[in-house]
Amino acid sequence: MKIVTIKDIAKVTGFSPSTISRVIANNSRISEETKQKVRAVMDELGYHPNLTARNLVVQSTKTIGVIMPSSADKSLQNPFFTEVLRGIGSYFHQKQFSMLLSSGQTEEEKFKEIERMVLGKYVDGIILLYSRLNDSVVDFLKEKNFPFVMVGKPSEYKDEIVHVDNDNIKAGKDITEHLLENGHKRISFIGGAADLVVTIDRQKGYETALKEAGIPVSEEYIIHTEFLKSGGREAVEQILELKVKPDAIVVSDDLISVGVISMLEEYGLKVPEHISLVSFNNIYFSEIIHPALTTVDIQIYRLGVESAKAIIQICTNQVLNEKRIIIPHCIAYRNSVKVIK
Amino acid sequence: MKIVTIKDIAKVTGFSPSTISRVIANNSRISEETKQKVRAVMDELGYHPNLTARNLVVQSTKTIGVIMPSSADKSLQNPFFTEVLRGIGSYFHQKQFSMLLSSGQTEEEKFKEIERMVLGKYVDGIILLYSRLNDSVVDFLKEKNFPFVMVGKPSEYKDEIVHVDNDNIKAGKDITEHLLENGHKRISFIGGAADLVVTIDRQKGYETALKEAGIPVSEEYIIHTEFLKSGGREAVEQILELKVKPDAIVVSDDLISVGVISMLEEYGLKVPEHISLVSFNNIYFSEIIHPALTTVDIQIYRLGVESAKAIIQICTNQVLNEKRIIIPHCIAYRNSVKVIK
DNA sequence: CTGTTAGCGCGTTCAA
DNA sequence: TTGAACGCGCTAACAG
Repeated sequence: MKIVTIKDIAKVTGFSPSTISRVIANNSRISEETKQKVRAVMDELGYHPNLTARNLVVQSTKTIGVIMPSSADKSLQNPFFTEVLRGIGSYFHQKQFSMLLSSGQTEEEKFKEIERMVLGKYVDGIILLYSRLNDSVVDFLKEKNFPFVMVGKPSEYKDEIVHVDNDNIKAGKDITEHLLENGHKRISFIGGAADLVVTIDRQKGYETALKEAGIPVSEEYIIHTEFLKSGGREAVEQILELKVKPDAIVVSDDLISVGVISMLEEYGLKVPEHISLVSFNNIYFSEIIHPALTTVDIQIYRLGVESAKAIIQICTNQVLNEKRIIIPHCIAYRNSVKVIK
Repeated sequence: MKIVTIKDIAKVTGFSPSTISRVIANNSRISEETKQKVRAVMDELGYHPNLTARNLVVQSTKTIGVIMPSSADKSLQNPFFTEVLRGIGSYFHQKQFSMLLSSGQTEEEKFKEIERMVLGKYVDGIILLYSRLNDSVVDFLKEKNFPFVMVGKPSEYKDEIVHVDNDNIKAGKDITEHLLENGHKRISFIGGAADLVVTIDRQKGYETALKEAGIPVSEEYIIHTEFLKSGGREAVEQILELKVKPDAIVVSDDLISVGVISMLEEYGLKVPEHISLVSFNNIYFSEIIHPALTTVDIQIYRLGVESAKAIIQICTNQVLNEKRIIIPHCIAYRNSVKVIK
């Protein structure tokens, strides 16, 4: 299959390559007549611009690297990611941008890969889909002064790094207060990985709500677990060993909730009859499992859209009003909370 | 930030650009001594090869377009996708390949995008993460003779299209037989989108198992639904309206199972006490929900790895022994099946 | 409105 | 073992 280039079109039409190029760009200084002619020949010969060649000369790829947690991380299974990806994709598509997905299994592999993308100028910008404590990737990007935005709150340099986030502290407070308002007094917190900023913030909100309600925050009531089944088990077992058992739990992520609920059931505790439970994210699952989860809807899709919008703005040198873009949350009230009067 | 190119290194070291290029390629005809020198200067100046420039000259990008269902499709929420992506990524990483993710919301957008990737020579190959009936994308790729592999079984041209698949007919048969062996006689089938080849195959297996057991296949017992909640509801309602209610259900996808189980519970039917249920995929969830699902483990991760391996083989002109690559399945026995003696 | 010229940064002949 | 020259396919100055 012969490759059709701009030159071929030039030859056939009798115009110069630059004219052809202008037709492609739909340059206004080209007469409609020539445009017609040129386009006809393009169709005929099946011409299509070579993106790589164009990228080389314009020094831009219109491609953004989208970085997920390293794939060894269990949290990758979280439907959260496909949902942000959907959001990002929808905006990218309309702006004709592409997403290059990271694939590293370990932190180190991921780092190498990002280095390759960035230093090799294979992407114009980066979207980080998570925020961790002491992330070398962030340091690297900052040092290189490379355009990037983060979904979630940076652990450092909050007013230098553009990020799209929920007010997770507020969200944690809101959902805990919902429990309080429904008469719950002994509220436990089960969080995911403790080095995730999002976990920290939600926990902070939980603590704030308790304090404001005059309820002391007890260390025993706060548990950290992984996304693994055994983790869910341990968390539940820890709770069951408490002298005074909680009447409600705030879980930092819907996915963990699923495990926790099923563990509780195994120990004969039903949600919400015996114990109430709320969590965060409002992934598709939280609505279809039994009981349907009362959870904070953080609008994952919008997080994706806005981060896409932000990175494209940065890459196209538009002004960005704010470093911190907050997506509002709301509570999806469902059936995992019992009303204690 | 000044861009460091091969020429800069050439200037500083006193060698010619072509020598530098050879050092990068680690060409054996360059003396170790010069290599050392050149590399030292590269480090010093912070040189990194420009991937776009390289891609242009070698006429290859070492990136593969990975195509998901259009993002309007609810099935995208299925953790299946992140899991294949993990598999693909792990192999790509080790071969230094990149993944370009599709983002189209509608079928048409997706088609346009693929056209752009392919015609614009922005990718060396394509992996299709689904298989539908009458897919124009497949026709396009076939017609252009563009390298691609499919995860799942093609609806047409089975022995022309390279694809990585499970033996879903066998899987459907196996899991149905498991039900049969446990004493179930009235077995219903709930399938996802009816134009997905995978649904069709699993149903075929279900029917085969029934026939071989001498049980007539009843149209009433076969229901198709979407991934939506309402769909799950309708499916369950249809089942409950049956004069003779089934004692077990084969569901074509774990994600649908979740909805079905929760609907059943809403109607007072517990799994497996009142009705047994089995399904397919063995996503992370199926293990942590209650009851833990007895499901066909199709090894999603491996599907990803093998499809990655295949597309890279094709793109690097290696010989591929088989068009059809089958990933073996096995049954993960858990707690959603009751034994009727 | 259109053509000429010059690169973008790199790999690869061919010659030395 | 190294260098000069060319070209990948395209855009963008500068001319006219």
